[in-house]
Amino acid sequence: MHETVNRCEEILAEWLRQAFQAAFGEVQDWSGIRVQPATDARFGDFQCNDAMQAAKTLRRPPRAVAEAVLAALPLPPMLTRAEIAGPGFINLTVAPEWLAEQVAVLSAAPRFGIPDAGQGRTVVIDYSSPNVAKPMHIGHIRSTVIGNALDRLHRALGYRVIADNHLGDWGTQFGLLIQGYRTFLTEAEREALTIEALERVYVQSYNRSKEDPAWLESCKSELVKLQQGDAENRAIWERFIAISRREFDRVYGRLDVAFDLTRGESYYNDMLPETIQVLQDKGLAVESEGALVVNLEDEGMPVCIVRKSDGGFNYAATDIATVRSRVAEFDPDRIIYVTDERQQLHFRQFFAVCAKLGYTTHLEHVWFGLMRLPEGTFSTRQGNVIKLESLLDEAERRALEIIKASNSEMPEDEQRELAVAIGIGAIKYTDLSHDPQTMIVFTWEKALALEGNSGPYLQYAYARVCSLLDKYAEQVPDRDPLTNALLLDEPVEKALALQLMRFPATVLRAAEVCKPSVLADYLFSLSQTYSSFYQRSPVLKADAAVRDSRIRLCAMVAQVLAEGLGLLGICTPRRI
RNA sequence: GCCCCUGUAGCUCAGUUGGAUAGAGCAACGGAUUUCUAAUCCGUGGGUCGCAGGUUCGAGCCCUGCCAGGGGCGCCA
Repeated sequence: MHETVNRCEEILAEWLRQAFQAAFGEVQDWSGIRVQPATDARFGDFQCNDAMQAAKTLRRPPRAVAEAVLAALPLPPMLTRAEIAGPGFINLTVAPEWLAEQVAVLSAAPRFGIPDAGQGRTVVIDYSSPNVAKPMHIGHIRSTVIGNALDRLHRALGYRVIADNHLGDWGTQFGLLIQGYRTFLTEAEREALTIEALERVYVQSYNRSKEDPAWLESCKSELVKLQQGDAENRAIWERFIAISRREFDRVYGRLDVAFDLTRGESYYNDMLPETIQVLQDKGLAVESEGALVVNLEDEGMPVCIVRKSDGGFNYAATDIATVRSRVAEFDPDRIIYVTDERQQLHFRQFFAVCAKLGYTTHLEHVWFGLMRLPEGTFSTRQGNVIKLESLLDEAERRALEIIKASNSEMPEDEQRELAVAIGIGAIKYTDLSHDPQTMIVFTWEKALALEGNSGPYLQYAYARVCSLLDKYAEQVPDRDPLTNALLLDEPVEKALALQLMRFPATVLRAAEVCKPSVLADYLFSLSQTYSSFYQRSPVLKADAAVRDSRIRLCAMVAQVLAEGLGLLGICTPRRI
């Protein structure tokens, strides 16, 4: 166990294990005894529920077990109280001085005690993955923002992360696009090619293909030419990709998202025949209705088609080839895919195929609920898609409006910079604060919330801490608040310290379960406690000893908020 | 028909893997500003945790059945 994770709980549990041992040592070993934060501050700071569990095997009343345990050893100095409540809860109240020591350990540790859980092991995170020749819309925000947070979380935990943007740059749509590009665009439009033009071309070409079989045939033949390496089609295709990537990069820049690799599906194209060959050699892939399939009856799933009856490869083939390639090149411990919920079956199927191939890499599909509009799903045809960039624009615009109103003396360029930090932060936070697996109904109002449980609430809390720290630095120059003595006399102060203690375990858990929302919830709760503390406990106006102690607490809150929001990819301006 | 997910306050959601009187935000109402940033804080009202059984000291959480919504189910990704 890392010494910074659940530090208090571990120390207290160790003491309780000894107490159980002293009371009932002969019966069984007590290494499973656990301590957790109290569910309610009225009960104390920590609690242990295991006496009730033990009562079963000991065949004694739960309260009697708890009493015997507490009677077995004297109360250690770290505790001010240990008492039994209800059916047999053991409630523990810790000494403020002891708690202060413990939180000081985290504060002094790098990144406030985030453990080195990865120890250099590799994890590939496959996220965002937009399709070439289509603008990114609000449906892409979840994969991008959630994936990026998982990226940052794993890096902080000591993993070697390879963030890979698996672009949709290969597939049947390119026949439609190439033929449409030649037919529906003027020369001028082809010169100054935009992604909007490409999207229009695609819709036009797609619609025509449904009514005009000859058109469909010509598109198919362009696709075949592309796949056979025809120079002209290849050049057009590369142009589509270049234009799309320029577009994507602009969005990623605004979102502060960076990838280690951007390998489209096409990257794996040459590996497909060999991949299929391996499946056949191992006797996993068999002919069925002209296609090549892997039977997954034992796994309770329908067959996985790896080669179409026309001889072409599909996405399952690409995905399997991608795993082979990644395993060979990076030897990852874990590969995480972040996509929407509709692909669950596909991932379960191809994970099963990988297992049959003998891959031990832990494959994980992090799926998220589809984003939809209150009036229903959005679609290109209905023309109700919201472009990702318009969402970002609107977020920044609304943030700027509020800044201008409440912070009119701030220089214009600083206002704009702040509007970006707050606007983008608000969008990221609304997404990250929800469990990925919930369906989100998109409304401007919710996505851009600026009060309550929102990104700006956290940023505001941080800015207020910073303001205090700056003023303290003027009052007491040349003193690092983190070296001050920590008192924790007030209940709020103790609550704040207890909450700070939970940061490392929260980060670890958020990464383990691939839910950034775990961290977001924690940070909101911490900010709430801090805001409450801020309101009722004057810092700079207090007596010197109290002032110094409180500012140290503030400094630690600042450490955690900056660190935690950073892990979510949310900016922390020092001034708002 | 089969598989996966969801169902908690008027709305949007948490609920630390089975613990104590189920919590936040928004909305509503009532307060706090000679104040370290009011994008804040304090308080009030608001609940048959979809329904019915079961498991046990104890269930929002686990098991079974049903109801409702979403998604998926052989050559799209």
